Amino acid sequence: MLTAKQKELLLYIHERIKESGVSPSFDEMKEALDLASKSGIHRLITALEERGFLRRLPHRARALEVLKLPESAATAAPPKGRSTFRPSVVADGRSGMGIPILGQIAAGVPIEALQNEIGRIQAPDDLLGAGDHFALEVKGDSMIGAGILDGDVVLIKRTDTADSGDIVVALVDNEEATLKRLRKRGNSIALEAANPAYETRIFGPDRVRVQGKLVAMIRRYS
Amino acid sequence: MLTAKQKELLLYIHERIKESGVSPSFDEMKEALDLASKSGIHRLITALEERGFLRRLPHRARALEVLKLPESAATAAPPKGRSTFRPSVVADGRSGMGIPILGQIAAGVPIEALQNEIGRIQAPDDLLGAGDHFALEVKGDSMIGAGILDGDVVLIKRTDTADSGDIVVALVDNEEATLKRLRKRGNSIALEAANPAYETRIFGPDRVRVQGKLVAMIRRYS
DNA sequence: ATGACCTGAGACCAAAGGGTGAACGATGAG
DNA sequence: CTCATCGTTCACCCTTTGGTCTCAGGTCAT
Repeated sequence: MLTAKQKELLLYIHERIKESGVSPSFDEMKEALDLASKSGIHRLITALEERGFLRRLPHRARALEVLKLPESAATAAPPKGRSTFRPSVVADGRSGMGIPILGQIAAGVPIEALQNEIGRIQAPDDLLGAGDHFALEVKGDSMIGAGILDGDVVLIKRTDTADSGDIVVALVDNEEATLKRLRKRGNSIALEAANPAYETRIFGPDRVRVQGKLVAMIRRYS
Repeated sequence: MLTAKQKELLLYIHERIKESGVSPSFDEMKEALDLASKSGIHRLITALEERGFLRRLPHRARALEVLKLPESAATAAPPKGRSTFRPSVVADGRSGMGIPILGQIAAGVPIEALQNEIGRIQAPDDLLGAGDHFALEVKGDSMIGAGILDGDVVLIKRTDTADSGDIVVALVDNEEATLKRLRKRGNSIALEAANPAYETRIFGPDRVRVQGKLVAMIRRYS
């Protein structure tokens, strides 16, 4: 999934943001990876973004956000809080084992994120109708206008159809899963964020696959 | 995601709001960052808004709201509100019947509303800690800035104490229950909506009684 | 060796970040 | 209405940063 350099850079960025709250500039990354030119950094960043590990605002200084870390964030990186979770214990005969939280979702998160269970949430089954459901933790602020904030957990019903106006998990080009409002525009499909900072993206019908439909949202306050 | 200046300003704004409940004016921010002109502040604010850290109402005085803090709110202020979601281990059975929804709540709802149960919701008990809980349906848009919309169901833990900054159910003059963010201002108590269209109301300590504290929120999509 | 391909080096440029000062406009209280 | 407060915008300036381009050196399979 990642080359050694990409992983190194990603971990460095993550480290810097965690420590200082400020993302590094291209020049700083250049120094950190011991390069003399930032053109390489540029290529690495692009690759990381394409693979869904990073998000950035183009043409903005220090506008990087780490969306997820490589599987083995092994390098001494103290686990991100969530990793302390131990899914094992849950075996009390009752059917209420909760439904799986399959990962984080935002603009730019690849499908792989939907494979690994990162936790479970006990969802009241009166929220769930029939059908298969899963949950995702929302990363980022792209749906802020719809009252869905960073860190919220959304409950998704697995389906491959949705109506215009529904909020869905959509897979674009088999690569990138994203939570957006779906609009049908003639033959095309528009994926619309609830945040003016993000622009609506329009795709041909064959590039977008609906993976599920938002049925509920749960937020917890500390 | 942020530059150093942007972070500095964001933390300052957050600090000010947390302390006084009132967002600083452009001039005050100018002073705080040691600038001679406030147009720089304006640009920083714009950048923070674009990056999703702030929300504001244009042409309104002191109408800023901090939506999220940088990953490292390094300055000794880790409380980071509602941080990464941590699914806790599923406990034993749920208390079967769910918890009661006691009514709707908004500005202007009389206490009586808290007596009649209008429904029940099955709440995942990993959202609930110890203690007595109840639920309310939110009416109105007074907390829209905190991502709480009309029709949402909020889970409240019964308590009569709360910290400044908590979202609470407060009873004013034994008459009117309302869901607001609580601020302690010296001896007085401010109840603050997350919607600049509503103004913050300030009361003497004897006029406000905290009835509970927001612990979670559930929204269902049709 | 040859060419395709990758990566880093270095230079260059356009644009964003940020500071200043002044003028302009909207808001809200009296 | 009038006025003070406060947000908004503009022009001007310099610095920082991101994006791009070309070139030079590797690696690898043919």
